[in-house]
Amino acid sequence: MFASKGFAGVSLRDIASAADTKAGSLYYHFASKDELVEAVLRHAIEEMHQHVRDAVDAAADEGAAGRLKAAISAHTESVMERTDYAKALLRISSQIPDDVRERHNKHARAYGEYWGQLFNDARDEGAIRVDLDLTLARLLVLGAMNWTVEWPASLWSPESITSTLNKIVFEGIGTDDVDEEAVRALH
Amino acid sequence: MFASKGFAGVSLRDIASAADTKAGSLYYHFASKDELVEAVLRHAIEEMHQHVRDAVDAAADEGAAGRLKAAISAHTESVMERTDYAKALLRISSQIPDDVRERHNKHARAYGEYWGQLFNDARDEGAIRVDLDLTLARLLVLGAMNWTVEWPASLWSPESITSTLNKIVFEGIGTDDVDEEAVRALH
DNA sequence: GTCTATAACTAGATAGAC
DNA sequence: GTCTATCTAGTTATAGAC
Repeated sequence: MFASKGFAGVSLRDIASAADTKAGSLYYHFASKDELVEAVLRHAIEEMHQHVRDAVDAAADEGAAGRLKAAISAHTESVMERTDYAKALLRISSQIPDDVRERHNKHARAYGEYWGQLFNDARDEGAIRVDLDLTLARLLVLGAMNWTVEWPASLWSPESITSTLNKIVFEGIGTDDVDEEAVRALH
Repeated sequence: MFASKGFAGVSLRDIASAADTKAGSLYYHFASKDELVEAVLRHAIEEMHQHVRDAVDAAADEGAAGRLKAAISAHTESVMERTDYAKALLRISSQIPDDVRERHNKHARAYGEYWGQLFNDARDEGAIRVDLDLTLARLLVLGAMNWTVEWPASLWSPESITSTLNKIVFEGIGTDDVDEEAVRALH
């Protein structure tokens, strides 16, 4: 509900009703709407982080570039279909009260640093070109994935999306002129 | 205000106050909050479209790939620093009332089709590899740009961002193994 | 733990003076 | 065109019964 109507656009009555209870009852579990949304965002980031970490661990023996690709697939899955928590996180984290957002950002930083490590490892392995600002590259790639939350009901499977994204991220959309010349030269 | 607090999070009193007027006075100009936000979104999309079109026209003689790069730079500028309208558009267009969003989407489709044309032209020119779903590629690239609206006050200049993004989009972040083998083979 | 009732306030919108 | 005043309905949050 937060994802589709925004933080202020959802009332505690709406939430209570969806949970088959009454607004007053929510106050037994949460002291305020702010605390409720904070719990939602915290759950979202932990769930995403865990899903990505699992995918990365499963690709442990594929090298740093392989692990990064696995992370990209897992994060995209989280955003697109795994859970409404991820969608809410991405859509409302910029429009919640300042103090909630500050606490959330603190909590979310660990996830960002985890991604930083994935990119660093891949570069140290020699899989990423060295003429890029790696932080900027990371933010842009994460942005491409995060924005899928704004897509209408998707026409594509998560697999086709992640495979296309991984191709673009690692190889680009361009026809590699140098490569084609080299290939021609070889024949 | 819509960008930072969401559609429902901003009251007409807030808006009126920022415009040095009173809430009641807004009703002389707009019949409802819905109509007001619809005007904001319409202005935003037209402004963006115009800015990108200007940049593309200025790059008219650079080939389709050059025009696409110019569009990427211009769109990113629009999102990051040109105007609050663009930020509002990107942040709230998914959380406005259904009928407003439907009318807005209709209006926004022209901009999406303009981007489709840019990508098609670049591929027809031979600048984009043919093994990609071009619509998907377009949405992912636009997503990377759009998500910059969620970045905190940027540590990077728009120029460094667009240059990095254009590099990633066209060439990828990967070290091109095939290329290096080919180059070695040539020597 | 959940309920009803309600307090205290704010929302969008309207009416009518100027 | 803008103002003040106000209506109606909805908001978060609390109090107290069960």
